[in-house]
Amino acid sequence: MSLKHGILGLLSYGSLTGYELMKIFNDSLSFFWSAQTSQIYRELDTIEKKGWVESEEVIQHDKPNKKVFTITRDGQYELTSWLDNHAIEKHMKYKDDLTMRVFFSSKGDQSKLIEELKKYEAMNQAFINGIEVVKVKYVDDNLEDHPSDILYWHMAIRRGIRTAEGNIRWVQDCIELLDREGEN
Amino acid sequence: MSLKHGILGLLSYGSLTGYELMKIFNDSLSFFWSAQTSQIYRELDTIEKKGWVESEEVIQHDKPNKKVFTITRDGQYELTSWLDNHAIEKHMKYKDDLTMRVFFSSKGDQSKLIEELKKYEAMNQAFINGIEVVKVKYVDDNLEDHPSDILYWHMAIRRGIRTAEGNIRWVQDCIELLDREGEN
DNA sequence: GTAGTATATTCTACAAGTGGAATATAAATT
DNA sequence: AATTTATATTCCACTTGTAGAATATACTAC
Repeated sequence: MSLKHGILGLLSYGSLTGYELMKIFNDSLSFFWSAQTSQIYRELDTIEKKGWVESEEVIQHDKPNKKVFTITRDGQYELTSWLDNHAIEKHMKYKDDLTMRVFFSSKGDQSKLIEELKKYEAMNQAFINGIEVVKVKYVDDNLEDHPSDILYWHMAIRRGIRTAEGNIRWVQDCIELLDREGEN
Repeated sequence: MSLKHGILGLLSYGSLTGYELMKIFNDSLSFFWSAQTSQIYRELDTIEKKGWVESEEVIQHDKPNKKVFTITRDGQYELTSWLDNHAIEKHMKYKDDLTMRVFFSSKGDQSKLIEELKKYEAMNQAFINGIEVVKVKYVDDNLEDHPSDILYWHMAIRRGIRTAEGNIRWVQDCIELLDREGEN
């Protein structure tokens, strides 16, 4: 149910087209969510039928025409009730196919696993470095315009960093375990 | 594509019924995967059609009859090729609706968020404590029977711990950020 | 005896997401 | 003039997962 509410969240700052929403998700918010173009348009369709958003066609002359979506009062209500009645328990039954892969790795090639783990570590490090760019883009650029949002944007970015740090520490644990195994 | 390969992974240790697979996922492996009963049976059906497993009906007199699934040579090949050609890049585009929720939290109730974050912290701590039970059950009980698996089971459990630690540190970061905000 | 529990499988409806192709307009580049 | 790029939307086939009900057998506990 999250993409719907992500769309509502973005529209709560102002009206947007499907194309703009797609850009924001895939360019800027991809550190916690991304979506296929087709799915964004599909969800817009669904939430318009639910009455959470309204659309208006805008004729353009320099570009193809577009359909601008605006959040309704019902949509605003839905967004806040999603935010406030979000059962945290749901986040505990998590799925992770990297753990799955590792769990069954005795059936696979150990050297390939090690290679992938090291790549994973590097990618998580790159993510931490890269998220500073997001931080600047979202937080520092909007200090005046969005004073009440900055705090939460910081928290979101922080989560990305702590998760990546955890991933890196885990890879280091794995390398250590593998080395200790190699000694025997 | 992970449940299919999780099933193959379990069947690589020995033949099992859908019911037994369901039990293992939801009782023991739930720290990285769980599934509805209906989905396990559906996936078994799918992979049987693919030729990765074979089934045999077993008549029982003390219990209802059952269908025992056995991994085939094709299934074994599929499992190892899944393990060895697992593009780690896929794990970087992750989705996290808790981050989504936090990102848009200026539209919600801050006190409810704080409450949920503290519950989340406690649940992650409980997870870390609880996973020691899993460790004993899987690792220590199987030291002789599965010497080559122990290492990977350790790594899987370690990932759960590092992730949970990251979550806890993140909550602490959030509380700190919220406190600092409250001072102004 | 009957209610509950464990075992065992099947079914249906739905929601959410992937992946990619198709279509279209208009500006910019070569 | 032709191609590429950016903008903008739609469609289709498919996979994965959620949620819960329905069905059935047989042992156990009251």
